[in-house]
Amino acid sequence: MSVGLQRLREDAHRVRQGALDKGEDPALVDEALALDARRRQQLGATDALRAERKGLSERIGKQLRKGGDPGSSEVVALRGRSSEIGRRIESAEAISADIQARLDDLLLRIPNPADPEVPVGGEEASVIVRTWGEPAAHAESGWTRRPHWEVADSLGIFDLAGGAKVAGSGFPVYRGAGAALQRALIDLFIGIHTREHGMTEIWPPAVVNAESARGTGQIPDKEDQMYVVTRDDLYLVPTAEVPVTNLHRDEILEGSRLPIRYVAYSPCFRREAGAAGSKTRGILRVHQFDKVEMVCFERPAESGQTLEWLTERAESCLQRLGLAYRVKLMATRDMGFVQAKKYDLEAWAPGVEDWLEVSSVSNFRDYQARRMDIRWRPTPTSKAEMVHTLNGSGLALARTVAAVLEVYQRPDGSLEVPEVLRPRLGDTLRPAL
RNA sequence: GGAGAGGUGGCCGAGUGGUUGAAGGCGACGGUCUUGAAAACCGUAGGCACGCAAGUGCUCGUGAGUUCGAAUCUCACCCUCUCCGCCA
Repeated sequence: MSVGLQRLREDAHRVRQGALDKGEDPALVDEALALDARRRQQLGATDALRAERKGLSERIGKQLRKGGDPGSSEVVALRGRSSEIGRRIESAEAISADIQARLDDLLLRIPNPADPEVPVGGEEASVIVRTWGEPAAHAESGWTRRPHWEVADSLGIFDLAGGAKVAGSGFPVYRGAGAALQRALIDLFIGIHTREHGMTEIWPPAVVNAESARGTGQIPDKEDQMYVVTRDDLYLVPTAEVPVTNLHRDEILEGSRLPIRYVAYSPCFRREAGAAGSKTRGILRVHQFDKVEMVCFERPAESGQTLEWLTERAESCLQRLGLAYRVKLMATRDMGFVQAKKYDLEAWAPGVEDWLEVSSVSNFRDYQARRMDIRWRPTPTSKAEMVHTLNGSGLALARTVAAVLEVYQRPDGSLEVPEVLRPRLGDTLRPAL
């Protein structure tokens, strides 16, 4: 991703402040500006040389077409001068390429400035903007809610040991009603988004090539978080965002096509290198999980309100399941390098007594689009400009399942199936014998 | 995986070394005509970079190379199509 050179020139102050707010180095902005000035100067010099050579070549062409002798002293002289300029062009180009490479590298290290209404600060500065539903109590009269892995155990719907055997730790296996629950949730969410929210369903590949991984910024920023198929130079997708957003890479979209709103299911693969810790129990942090992702391409003027809309679409999934949740507006240092504004949705899990992040909804403004060169044309004759991209989970399954199990468990070890899922799963899941 | 064909502007499609950034058609946009629309006719028009501008450069799948000069020649890679093999 990168902030645009144009914005850098016109609004350097805010980009600098944006870097500062995100805890990044604001000096990079000035370095980039200086390098950009050199680049432009160098470009002018190179272009002049090329123009000169072009003129000479044209003169040679004219001579020869007139029937001139290729060996005549005039032609030979012209050739000599042209060759000489050619050598100067080569060295000028080498300098340009070097400057360009350094500038590109710098640009990648300047973060997307946060929107003005985003609180400045770290985790402590993030604010809960609303909560929905009543967080279920851990202990009620006569019984205490168990963590989801224990609920799953008594229901016989996870086979974590089986997953560890066939793939490795962190690759869960769902069996019986557990498998059916996965399938039901995926279908429920996609149905909500397509039928009620008018999104177009995409069923993407589970691997992407290096260009796509670069497009959404997995390379080079998060390369060690991805599983790589080195033999074929492919990457297992960490989220459907990667293949779906890249669908329009290097395209100019007609204004009449916007907004484009996709919903896509995909398995998600993450190495989670170095993430072992307290919140990794059960299926809270795994190497493979399932997620329904929403991806939008918007007119810049509308992306602000689309972020709110997308967040509400994700919320509707939680509401449908009857899960209590809260919406957190992430502060500048809590939201990441590339987002302009981001909400996290956290569902209450009474067994582990914690809020679980089940969705993350972000507005990238034009930051991602610039990297992928996705533009739009407001009218058929106007100049193309960058689109705004947004995405949000709606929802990530593993943690949603954990919340469902902990909220809907009964003292007798059975599970009350949430009402929306009853047509697919029946009323109750009973403990395995 | 093997053999063959091919990748040119929004689309189709000419173009095999020298004003070709690229004929022609369709589509698009502006206009004439019309009550309105269609048709017809006239006109405009790719993208990117640098520049106040005039303009200059780059761009014919991608990257290297040959040449004074490459859409046109050479090499590698990618993709598409057809046939064969294999296969859920």
